[in-house]
Amino acid sequence: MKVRVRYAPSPTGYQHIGGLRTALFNYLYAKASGGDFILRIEDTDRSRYFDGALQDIFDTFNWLGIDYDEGPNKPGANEPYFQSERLELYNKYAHELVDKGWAYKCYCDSERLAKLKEEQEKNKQSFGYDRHCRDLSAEEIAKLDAAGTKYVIRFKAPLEGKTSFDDKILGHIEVENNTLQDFILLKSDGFPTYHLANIVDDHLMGITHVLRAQEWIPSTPNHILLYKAFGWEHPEFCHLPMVMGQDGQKLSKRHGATQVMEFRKNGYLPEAIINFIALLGWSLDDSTEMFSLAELSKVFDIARINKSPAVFNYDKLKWFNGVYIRQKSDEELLDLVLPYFVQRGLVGENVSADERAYLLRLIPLLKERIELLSDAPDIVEWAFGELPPYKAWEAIYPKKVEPAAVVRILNDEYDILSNLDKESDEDLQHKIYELAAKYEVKAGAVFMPLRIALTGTNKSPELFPVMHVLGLDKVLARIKAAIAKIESEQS
RNA sequence: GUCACAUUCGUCUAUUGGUUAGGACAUCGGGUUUUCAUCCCGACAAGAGCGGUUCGAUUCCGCUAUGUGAUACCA
Repeated sequence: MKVRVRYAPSPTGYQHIGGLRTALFNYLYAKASGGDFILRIEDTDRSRYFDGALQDIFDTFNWLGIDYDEGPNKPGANEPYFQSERLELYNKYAHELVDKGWAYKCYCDSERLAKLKEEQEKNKQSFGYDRHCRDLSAEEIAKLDAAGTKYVIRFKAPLEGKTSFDDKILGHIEVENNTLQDFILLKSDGFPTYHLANIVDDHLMGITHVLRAQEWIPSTPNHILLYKAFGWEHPEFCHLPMVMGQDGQKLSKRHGATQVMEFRKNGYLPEAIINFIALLGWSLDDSTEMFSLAELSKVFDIARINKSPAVFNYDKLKWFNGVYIRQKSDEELLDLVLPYFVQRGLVGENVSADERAYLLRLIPLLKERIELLSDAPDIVEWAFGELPPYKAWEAIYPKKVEPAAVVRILNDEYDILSNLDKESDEDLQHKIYELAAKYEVKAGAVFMPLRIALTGTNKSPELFPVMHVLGLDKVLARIKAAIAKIESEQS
């Protein structure tokens, strides 16, 4: 049978890491098994819905390159893919269950329910609906309906026996039916709850495997019972391990960025996110760890998903990001990094051909030095405009060398550079090395002052490429400025 | 409280009865005769505890502990 899986987000918030992991695993399983991946929007909670959330789902998928076979904006046999457009369906099925005796109308209002819960808490009883309306007589029901009393439809959970299922990841899971609730299927506003809508749609859409987070385990017996009540076969269940923060708590905002598009803004590459998330609870073997989405789509296997929760480790994500950045061509990386230069005000919105060519020359200098795309401007800030204020002498290394000697060295370097005659970088480098011998200092003592003069910092890309980018005029001017600076700092 | 699930280096994981328990990130040290970074090499570091089963348990079973999740007219 052809595999059919789905990701069914509810547009009540921005896509976060946990949701993405679920989406990814579903997508990968579909692709690896030659099946279909369906996107279904579970917008049954009207109070929490907002438009931005829906757009964010699409943006997230687009950015990461996750595509669906059926879903919004993609005509398919199972339209529509918004649950808010399938309301009559759920209504019909809910009442069908009432007629068959698997469910009942409950007329309890929220006031009574609140009071009930309060009492249960006070008496340290286990919580839950007390099944007040479960055995109402036909007359009572007729009376309440005639009065137009609002009601919800609740499932009639069996009072005894056990319900079990075999999870593809966790194995056999079993619960006593007397621990189950008479959960709500249809809310008083006519909208279905997750439990009803999810089961109806999964069945109607021919879903064969449900991959979802482990937080759903407790409601799975309810779902099994629902399938039974409808006389439908239930899909396979695969409960994915949870994603936690560094402290072992469920990943949330206080752990840092958790919204997917936030990662994009912060300079992460989709390749890194995909690769990292794929390895949260899944592995191919004991050594392979670099995977593209396409590769994952071939080798992904449910059997290799593990059971225990995984901590989201920003350090490793960053490492992946750096690796993928270094795999980019200069042109590609320039396009990726450009927005951050614009944001910093280093270039304008409309980049001229000359500006672009200039930026392109900077890429090799920063490529090996950045972990996040957003780090780029910091590395090559010296290449734009005037140098920011810096303390020349304090930054000079090694400190043992006298200021007067540093000035002499810089003057010599100025002379060497102003008398250039088509020397190669190697020749030039050799000449500067000779200064170290001349003044009996270490190589660092001749290179570091130059580095600071040109970039204003003691941590910079390689010196010679920096000089090429800057051009001779600027190089000479900056050396002169540094000499003046040291002299004034010393006096 | 009740119910469920989980438990290998700090973190992600491999090992599905017999291994010096392997790899990666992070950390630390070294190298690449100028910084930072890249790259390379090396070091550190793990089977929650207690009982079984077995010739032999990280691996199977039980208990305990700890952690997490669920317990909504949210998903």
